[in-house]
Amino acid sequence: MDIKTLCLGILSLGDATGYEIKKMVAEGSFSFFSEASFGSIYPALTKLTEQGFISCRSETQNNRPDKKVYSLTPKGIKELEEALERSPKPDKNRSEFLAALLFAEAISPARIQNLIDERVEYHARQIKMLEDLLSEAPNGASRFVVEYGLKMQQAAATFLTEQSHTLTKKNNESPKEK
Amino acid sequence: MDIKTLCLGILSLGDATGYEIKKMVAEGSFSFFSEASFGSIYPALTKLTEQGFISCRSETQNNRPDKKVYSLTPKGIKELEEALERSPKPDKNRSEFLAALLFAEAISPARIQNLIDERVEYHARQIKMLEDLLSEAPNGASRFVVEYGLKMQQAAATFLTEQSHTLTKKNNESPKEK
DNA sequence: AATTACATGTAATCCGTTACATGATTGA
DNA sequence: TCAATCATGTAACGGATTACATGTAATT
Repeated sequence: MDIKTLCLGILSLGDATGYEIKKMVAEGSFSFFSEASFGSIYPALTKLTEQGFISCRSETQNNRPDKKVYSLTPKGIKELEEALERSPKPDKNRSEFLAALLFAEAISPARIQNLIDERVEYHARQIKMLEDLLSEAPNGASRFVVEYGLKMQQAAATFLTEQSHTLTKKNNESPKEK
Repeated sequence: MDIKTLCLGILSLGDATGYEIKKMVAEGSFSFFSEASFGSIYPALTKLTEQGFISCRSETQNNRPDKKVYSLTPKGIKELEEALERSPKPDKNRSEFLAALLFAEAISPARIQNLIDERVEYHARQIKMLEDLLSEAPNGASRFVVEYGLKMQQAAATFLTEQSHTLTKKNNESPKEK
């Protein structure tokens, strides 16, 4: 899914400005599986407007740039529906943390434990954020997705907490060199 | 973690060619949290060689391009250790599937169920692949990472199987318009 | 007969981030 | 007073993919 479809989808949840879209992607229910910067969102909105998929109304503000509120057009709704008919591409999960663990033999056990502890805390923060989102957005789809995210974060935290010892204990019990 | 560090890490697990590194990243224990193409791997190996972090010996083959086997140098080992001291950047998880679910109101219930069914099958394939990896690579770090991946895939599949009905049932029980 | 696996490498291209440009308001 | 929030937009830059280029051998 390219950034344009993402914008269409977000606008299907309600009218929004570029700034608000950025916020949703950076902090909201989207934050754990997508990302986008102003440098990609604003041009995308411009192009979508040119293509007639969204419309734009300006709201004048005192001492601020005009707020540009975008809405899906019927053409845009159709475009979104067509995009959602196509099979989603497989996930892209990039994790420096997991990569680092794989190279554990090049790291001291203390550093490994440190890495895992930081990671467990990171999951705790994510869980807190998702729980907050859950209480705010209690309707169907977003609730489902947030609960999905919660399960994932909890599963990761549980695994790391329960299994970290298998990595930090000296794994010299496999005398396999030749 | 940039691609160069990834190569250093992979070479810390044993000597390899560019072709083999690509295979590990595309099919092996790395496949569910990293990705890289020939177009990025080969230039990275060239640069790492120039920088003295890895060395290269050519193995002549009959009717094939010379196989270039790379090995970490002491300097490269140090470089890798330093890189692993730095905190890993937060994960990047991109999921078109989850994005599509969030826009569920623009999709028919049948299509949603179809999407979820395909996804559950996808997880089943991933689980099978990881289980195969588990039996092949029974040593410390990679075992840990593969088991981590298994837990994640299983948690996702379980959630989707158990909870899909909350998405596909008509969610008209929230009469919230205005 | 055709596709996949083996094996390396470069160039064009895409996509997106980061940094820049501008500037008021609010909270710490 | 300094940072963060609100608000939009462009240009430079970076990183990686895709396609191209080449060719054999094994498998289906």
